[in-house]
Amino acid sequence: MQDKNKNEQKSFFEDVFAVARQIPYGRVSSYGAIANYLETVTARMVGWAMNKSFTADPPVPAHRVVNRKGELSGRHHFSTPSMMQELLENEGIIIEQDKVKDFKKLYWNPSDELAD
DNA sequence: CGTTTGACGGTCC
DNA sequence: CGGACCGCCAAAC
Repeated sequence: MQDKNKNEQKSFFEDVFAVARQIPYGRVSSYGAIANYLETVTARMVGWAMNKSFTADPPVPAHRVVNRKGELSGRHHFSTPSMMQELLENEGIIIEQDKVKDFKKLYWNPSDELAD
């Protein structure tokens, strides 16, 4: 009974959130990777969906999601543009020039980790 | 209902 | 290496 009509649309948003929440601690992923994994959404949809991630419940670690270059492209959407970097550094991720250091090593590909 | 806009990605040059 | 362009597709206007 508590669920009420929380389902709303149950669209690709939930899929994106679900994958994003599966990103392990100290790791980062990219919008395209998630989109590629779902194959039902495009990278733009992922990024756009992240906008709603702040209202999603449970919250989504959007700070762990960066673009394919490892750049903190979405830092401006956080409370503060520096918050995203601090969050990542808080997880042991080094940020250099608004980019993830060793991004290639920290890159978490759902299609590779969640591949059956 | 047509146009614009994206937290993107890949290709082209 | 970087700027330009197209494609995705849904929401906002």
